[in-house]
Amino acid sequence: MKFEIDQKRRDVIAEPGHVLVLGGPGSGKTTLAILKAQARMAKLSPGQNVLFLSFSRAAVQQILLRCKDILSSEELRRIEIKTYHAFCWDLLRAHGQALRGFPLVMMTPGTESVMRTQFSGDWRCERRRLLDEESRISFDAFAHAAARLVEESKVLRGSVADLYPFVILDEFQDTDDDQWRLVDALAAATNCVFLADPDQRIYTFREGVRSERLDVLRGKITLKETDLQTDNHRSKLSDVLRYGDAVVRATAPTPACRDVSVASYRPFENMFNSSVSFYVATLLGELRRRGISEPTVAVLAPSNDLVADISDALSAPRNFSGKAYGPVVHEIAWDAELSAAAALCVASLLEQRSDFCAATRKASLSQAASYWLQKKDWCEQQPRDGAISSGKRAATLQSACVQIDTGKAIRASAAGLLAGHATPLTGDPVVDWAACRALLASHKDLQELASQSRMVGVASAVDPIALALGRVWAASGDYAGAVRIVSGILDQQRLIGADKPPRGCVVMTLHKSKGKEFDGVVIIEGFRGGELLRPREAPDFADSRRVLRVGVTRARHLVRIIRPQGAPSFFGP
DNA sequence: GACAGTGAGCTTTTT
DNA sequence: GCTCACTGTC
Repeated sequence: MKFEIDQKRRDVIAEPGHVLVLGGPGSGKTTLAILKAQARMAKLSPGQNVLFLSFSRAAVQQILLRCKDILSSEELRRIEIKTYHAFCWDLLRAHGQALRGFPLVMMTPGTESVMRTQFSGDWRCERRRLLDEESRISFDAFAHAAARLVEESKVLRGSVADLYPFVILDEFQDTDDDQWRLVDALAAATNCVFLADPDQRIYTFREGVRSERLDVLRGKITLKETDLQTDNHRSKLSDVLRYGDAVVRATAPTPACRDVSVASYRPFENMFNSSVSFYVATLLGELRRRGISEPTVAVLAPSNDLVADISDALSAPRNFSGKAYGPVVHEIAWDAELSAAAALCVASLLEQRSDFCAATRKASLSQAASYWLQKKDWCEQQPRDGAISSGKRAATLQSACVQIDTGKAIRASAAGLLAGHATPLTGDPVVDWAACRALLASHKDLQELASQSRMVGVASAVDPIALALGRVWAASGDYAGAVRIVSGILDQQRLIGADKPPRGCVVMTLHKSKGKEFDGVVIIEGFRGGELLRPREAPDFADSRRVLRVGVTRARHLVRIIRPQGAPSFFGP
């Protein structure tokens, strides 16, 4: 594919030193970085590759698609697109062992959560001890440990630079302190392209992410800076991008945009459900009318609670001014950690059948307990309500384990169901998985496990988990080892698994939509806690506008914003 | 452990 | 308006 590029962009490609490219969505900074990489490839020696680092697997997927548009298959082999975590883990696995004599073992966030809730004392100290004495490293420490390796070893720095003389850093405004240290050390020996959009800084609440990151970069590293977001470019922006820009500027007048529309609903009389269904269904129809046969649509909301409500709204047929709409088939982007924990509980139920002994019954109880412990930790980290009741549920299940040991009857009804219910198994993993989930759904204290595990795909026989379980059944006639198998597959997917490219309708939080792209976007505002913008006088008012802009600019074509009646305008003084 | 009644407070979190 | 924490009762 051939690209029309102006002088400014040609200068970026020709620049021999480090470059910082600023620009919003649609400004073409990713494309420019890939073109620069392409030009640079000619000068690479055999064995040397371009490294492209980003934050999420979804972003990696998006960048890969873009590369496939631009690069030949020969060139595609010379560019490695990875998440920071995957890159750091590669370094740690390859060199951590050489330096400390032991291979490092990764501690998944779920494992760390359970350990943290059961450890009294300073967890930071304990984490350091686990790394130093047991070589166990948590996800959160990957960048820190990798940075230390690279900072301390000149040889390693040299060898990484030799492997990747040219590095592209995506979303640089969101790098945290540890990632910055790693990049800072590498930049001394490599040639870097930093891509950033200060208006997409929406993760400022995360530890180590700083609003002054770009200034730190400018102060430490000599680079040539280019802003693609000039006025010249702005006039060519699409309706959607123009609206997004206006949203960020608090006092902008309401822009006239054909492709962005705002509708309101009455937040009572069940109008929420029918409005959601109506606007999502009609947006899908509108996109098809524009000639997109299989449109992708994101339904975005400011909070996870609203996401759940929206999914419910879409799941049943609804009436809107006398006409029927829905149900709308959709997926939900949900918390991977808790889903994984819930899935392990389902797997333990499969396994329980293979051997009706105390050990497997207790395994089911402790898998469920470990779900609640993880949730407790998650709530405490937020901080959020729910930690106390999660902890109580975990304790109830744990005491049921003791009751099994001591031969006493299990008191709690949920625990009794988990530890001793014969679900008939057929040998078809898809059917059996569903049956075990149905068991969980039948008790109100276990329902959450059933709905969380919905997010782990065992919907068809070709899913990796279903395949692996099917093989076990074929070999032994039961699901022995199911927990270990499912857990192994989930760990793998979390680190290197490709995020599925979006298909159809996906419901998620505005934050999660970052780096993704859809034909149409429906943004839904709730009431009582689900507001899109923080109060005007709140310190994070500007942050909430950036979040809204991220959501709006995910759309290639159309945006609908659905707000409760009486919500304050996005625009004006 | 289960249930009922009361009062507070309502974001986001890439791996 | 709904869920969670807390309290008291059986």
